[in-house]
Amino acid sequence: MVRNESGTDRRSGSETRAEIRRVALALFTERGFEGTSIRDIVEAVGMQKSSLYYHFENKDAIILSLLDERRAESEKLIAWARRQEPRPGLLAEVAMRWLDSIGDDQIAGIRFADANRPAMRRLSGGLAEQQPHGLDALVDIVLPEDATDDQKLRARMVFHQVQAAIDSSGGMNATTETLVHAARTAATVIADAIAHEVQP
Amino acid sequence: MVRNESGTDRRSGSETRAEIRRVALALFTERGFEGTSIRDIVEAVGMQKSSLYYHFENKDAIILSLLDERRAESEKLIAWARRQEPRPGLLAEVAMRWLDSIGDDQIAGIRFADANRPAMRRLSGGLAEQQPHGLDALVDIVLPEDATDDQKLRARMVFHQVQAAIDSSGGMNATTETLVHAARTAATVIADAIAHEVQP
DNA sequence: GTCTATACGAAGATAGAC
DNA sequence: GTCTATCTTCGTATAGAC
Repeated sequence: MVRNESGTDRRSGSETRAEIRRVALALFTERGFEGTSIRDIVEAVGMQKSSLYYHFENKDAIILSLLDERRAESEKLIAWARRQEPRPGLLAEVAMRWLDSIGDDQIAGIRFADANRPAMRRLSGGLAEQQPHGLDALVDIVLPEDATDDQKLRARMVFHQVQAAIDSSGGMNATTETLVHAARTAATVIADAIAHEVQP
Repeated sequence: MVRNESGTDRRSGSETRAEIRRVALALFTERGFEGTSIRDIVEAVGMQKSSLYYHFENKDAIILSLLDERRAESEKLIAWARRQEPRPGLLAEVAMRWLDSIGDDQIAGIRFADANRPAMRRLSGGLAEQQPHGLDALVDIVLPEDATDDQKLRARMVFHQVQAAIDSSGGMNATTETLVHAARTAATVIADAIAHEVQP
């Protein structure tokens, strides 16, 4: 379900690269990276295989370009969090700030990452297993030094509630707003529970 | 990381099928279904490609056999829930019962499903998009008729907290106990929040 | 039940014309 | 930038001997 079977619509200049990325994102989300062939992509875009190789060096380069975009987004939030001074309730604050920034594109990005765990792992280098969002790094910034591993784990889980909402919404066709709202509610109670433990 | 490169160890009778399933589960979890070739599996098991086809009709049959096992497990809990009469706090009760039943094998199963969303979707038939665990069906049994969609969604999320814990645990090498404990804490606060809304 | 050998299509990728 | 043609490797799957 990605539209465009014939090479009908004209693309201006380097729009093509963006179009390939859009189509690839949709297909990778639906069928997975390994389940999607270059052929699948170019058919949906309306071009020949070899034309795609003019825009991307190889298949990995496509998914890497998608990953970079996601990394850039989460780094903004991490930078903001670093500028804050430690304070109670900062975890919830950061989480709410993040949830406020989520629109359709972010949901699409999360769905994409969610459907491609093995590929993400492989491309992240596998060094230290790496972070699902990059957002997991937030926890070490936002939580007191003496937080337990259990608390750190639950704090990370706060940022996985959107994923949980998406995964839970099968056969419900929920809007972005619905998903974010449910995630916000869940994230809040989890974060609050941690906050109460840290300083009772 | 799956051991056994040579056909060293002997397998007795239909143990072989079980061994193939074990290896396939590990590889599908690590590299994904489409990212794992029959070759990969038989090399790890220590046999020839054609031998595998004696035990399984084709590649899909392997993953289907893995899925069936998981379905069987969740159906037990669903059956139990159906026998309960509606009562406040039943959601939390069912969730705790489920969490109590989780051991290493269940974690492995959840990891497997988590790493293979697109394949799961494809094999589930795509009819009504289907359930991530099958456990999502529990919500309609356990929640009052007049629950809102938002509440239903959050109730489903209760059963996705183990996944959230697993996804959050990157680079932390957490034990099953650690994961389940964190999931239990999160699941509890989410379920309690719903319970308080339903009858305040 | 497991092996060797092989068919055959699909997939990633490149060469070179336009 | 996009095309046609082509190369090569890999992947699923089958045939048939032991």
